[in-house]
Amino acid sequence: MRKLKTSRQPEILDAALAIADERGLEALSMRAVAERVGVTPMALYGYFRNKDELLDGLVGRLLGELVPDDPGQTWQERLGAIAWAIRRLAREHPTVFPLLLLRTSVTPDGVKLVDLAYQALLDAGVPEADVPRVERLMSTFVLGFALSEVSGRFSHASREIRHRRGTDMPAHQRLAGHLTPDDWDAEFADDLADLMRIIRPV
Amino acid sequence: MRKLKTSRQPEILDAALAIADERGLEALSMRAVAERVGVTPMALYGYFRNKDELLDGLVGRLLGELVPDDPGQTWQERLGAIAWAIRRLAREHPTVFPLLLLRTSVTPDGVKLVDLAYQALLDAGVPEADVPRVERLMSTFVLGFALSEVSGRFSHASREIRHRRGTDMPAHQRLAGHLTPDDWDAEFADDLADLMRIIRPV
DNA sequence: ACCTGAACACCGTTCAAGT
DNA sequence: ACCTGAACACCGTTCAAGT
Repeated sequence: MRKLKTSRQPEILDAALAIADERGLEALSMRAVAERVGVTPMALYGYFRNKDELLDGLVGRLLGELVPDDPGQTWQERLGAIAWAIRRLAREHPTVFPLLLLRTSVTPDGVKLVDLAYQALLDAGVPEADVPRVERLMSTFVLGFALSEVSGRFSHASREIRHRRGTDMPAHQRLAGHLTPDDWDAEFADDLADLMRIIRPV
Repeated sequence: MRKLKTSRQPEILDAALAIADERGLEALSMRAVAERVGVTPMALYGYFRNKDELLDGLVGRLLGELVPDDPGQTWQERLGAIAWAIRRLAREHPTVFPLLLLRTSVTPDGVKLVDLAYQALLDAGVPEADVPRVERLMSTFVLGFALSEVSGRFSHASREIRHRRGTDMPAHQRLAGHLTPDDWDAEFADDLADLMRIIRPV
């Protein structure tokens, strides 16, 4: 297990992120990154053991863009800040964002974020034994929502359904007037409000 | 846009699913599927326009394994049945499961599932205007939870954290005794119970 | 310490052809 | 109607070598 150089790691990750943002995750090849950095593909292997580790590095880079931590705010405001920051990240880097849920990389900034969430839940009065579970509940929803949005799971579905009404979907028919939201900001806010009521019933 | 043959589509999708289950999503290549079906790679292109469409077909196949619909149950039981069925699917096909969140394919069985969820929410007394949003909230959480579980986001994180205690994660330190769950069945059940209280406060 | 070149074993897909 | 063979433009990665 050789030792890795670190000197140009940030530069390489920047190049990788730029490629993914501009041309999609599929275009993110070792060869493309190398070309952008101005180096031979093999030179990258001095900085990352393989492509998987480069992707882990990318996840770390993304999480570094978050981390608000504005103490002096209420616990609701702090939890909300994390949630909206994650969603913003998804919209800024839609093609890389799925890696946050797919790859299991534990980065310092990620841990820091979880710690802030723990603290907010403690301040909210959630019993210590429940805090980690509730944090996972919240983060799972937030990550899932952001992913659904950028992957098109939400919008694509509701668009598609309008075409094939009828047949055997009685509930869809009854809800015909309510199937077209398209204000995801408002929906996300409503969802967060509902979830806050799990944490502490108002 | 040529017309596709359908005759051997199910056979091809079975082969694809078997490969992914046995050797992972990365091993799922057109060439591997072709070999398993006993045919040249190019023969597949008579049944699916490209690999993406084959993956969409796979998503449809997975959703076909679900669809409980046991009327005569309470709305809680019906919603729970869907949630647990999705989670079971994730554990049976861990490497393909992420496609459900990543790919935006709208299949008949998927729509059917959503319709059942809508009906349960209506029966629960959720106002018509809120039903689609609450369904998205629930499905987002359930898919996200199942994905986090099979991708290792949950277990990996909690395992990792035990090593690097100390430093600057005060909340982690305070929660030291509660950071090791590992009974995900129980956690999923607790989460669903909390979410049901969003739908209808008891 | 850092990088290169050539090579290996793979990919998805097109095109023209065969029965 | 269904399938094949050869080819193209890609991949990630190893190995030996060069400064």
